[in-house]
Amino acid sequence: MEYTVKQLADLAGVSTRTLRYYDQIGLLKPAGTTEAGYRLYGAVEVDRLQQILFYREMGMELEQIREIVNSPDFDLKEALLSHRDSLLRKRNRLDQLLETVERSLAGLEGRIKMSDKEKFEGFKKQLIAENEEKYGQEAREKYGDAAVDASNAKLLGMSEEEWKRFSALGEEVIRTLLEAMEQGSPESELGLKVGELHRQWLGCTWSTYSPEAHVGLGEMYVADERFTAYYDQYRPGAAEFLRDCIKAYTAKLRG
Amino acid sequence: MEYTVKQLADLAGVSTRTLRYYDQIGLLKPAGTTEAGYRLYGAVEVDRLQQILFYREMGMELEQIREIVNSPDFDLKEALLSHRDSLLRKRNRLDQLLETVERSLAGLEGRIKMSDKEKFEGFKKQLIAENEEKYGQEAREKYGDAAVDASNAKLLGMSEEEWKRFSALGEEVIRTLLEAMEQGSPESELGLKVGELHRQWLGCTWSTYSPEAHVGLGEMYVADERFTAYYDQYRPGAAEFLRDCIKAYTAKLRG
DNA sequence: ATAAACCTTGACGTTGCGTCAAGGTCAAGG
DNA sequence: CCTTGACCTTGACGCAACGTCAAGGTTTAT
Repeated sequence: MEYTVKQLADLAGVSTRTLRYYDQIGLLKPAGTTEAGYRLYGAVEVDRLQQILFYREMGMELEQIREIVNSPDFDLKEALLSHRDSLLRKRNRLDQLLETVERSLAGLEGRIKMSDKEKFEGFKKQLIAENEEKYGQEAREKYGDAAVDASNAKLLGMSEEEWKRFSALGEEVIRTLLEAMEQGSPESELGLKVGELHRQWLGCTWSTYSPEAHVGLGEMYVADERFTAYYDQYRPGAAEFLRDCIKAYTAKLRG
Repeated sequence: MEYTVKQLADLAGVSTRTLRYYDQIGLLKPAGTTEAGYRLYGAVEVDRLQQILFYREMGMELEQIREIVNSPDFDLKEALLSHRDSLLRKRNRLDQLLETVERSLAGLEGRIKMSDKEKFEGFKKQLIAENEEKYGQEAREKYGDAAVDASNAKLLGMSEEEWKRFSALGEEVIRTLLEAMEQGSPESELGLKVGELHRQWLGCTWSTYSPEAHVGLGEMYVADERFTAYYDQYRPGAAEFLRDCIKAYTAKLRG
């Protein structure tokens, strides 16, 4: 049961270059060679290659694969856990990149569609659909169908002017929030302004306002990781700070 | 407003090497140089660098970034969309890898739990639960409740010793199967051994054995894609080969 | 004047191979 | 016996985006 490079390569579904490379880096050496220097692989090497490819399929680096297959009592579990961590980190990074892309894409869409009546309408509908998909279930449970529908209706009913105001307010909330975080506490002048701006922003889509609902939303910013992630992307702790601003603001409102 | 490499690098938060590299590949050339050959960057270059870094933050390749920043009327939207696609594909791939890792981790956990009495019991129950979920319905239809329950009971009643024998036999079936596939036909010496091993393995959980039921199970390995996928992961065609081994073995049994 | 800080170009290393290039080996066919 | 074609060898470059010396020139501060 001996194989030449090509035979083993075909058997395992890799290229001969790969096998020569594995030989070169000492990951998989042939059992021996012919007089002419041809590599010859045996059953042991076939098994070892299977193992190697198994770990390679999980995206592991060859260096680590070597450590695993070289020592049979290697702590495989820890290696797998650490590898999973590395994969998770990579995916998180990709998620971040995706969000950045989405946002600039949205900005682009926004600017383009703003100047285009029809597409502008479609955009609003899309936003609502996305909102529904993300938060619809929970929001409806928490605030009731009527409130959610009213919010959607208000969004749909927005004119381009109102839409601009809505977006501008949203951006101003963020800007002021960041400024307030740098300069002081949620109870400061700026902190209260954040709360006020946020209320105005809400006013664009909420049909009725109540301090209680406002505070509840603030709590959700901290409790729900999707919201937290959204605000914290601007600065860690931003969601929490915003919640505190809202608390301070509503406390003042109620005297 | 002129900057040397280091000044611009510090300003933008990149390394001087990066700037020299961008110069080298023609992505960002300095406005001019001093007599001594020092690079000098102006306001235009600062802006351009900002742009470059913006797209770089989304994980774009420099080549594509160049295309974008070089022509102001470049179809940015399409570029972003295509980039988003590429990111999504990468993330999907990561998800796949993660699933593979999770699965082998789960397998590992399984083996570890073997050495722990309590968890060992839990594991058996879990296995039964999984079996029930996957095949329970069909198995009960085909073989009757009594047979299935008996099999489950036998599994639950296994001692650690018996369990080890069960697993070891299972592995041996696979090993022998792969060997047989390499060397010959299901009717060969090895092929028959596969059938025999498989019967022994079945004996661990089946209360009674009949060649007919054995063959029926073999057919199911080919007909049911879940079984097929399980065996074919070791090598394409393994499920079919196993079925043929079983056929050959039972044929011999019956004379 | 001299050291510290900064600049230059050049070149190698990183990961996992793909892809020539130049040349040796082996089995089959004319 | 010679050729052809398939296979084998080692060696080396290329890929992406820089990090990291190395060897040497320039500027600035002391």
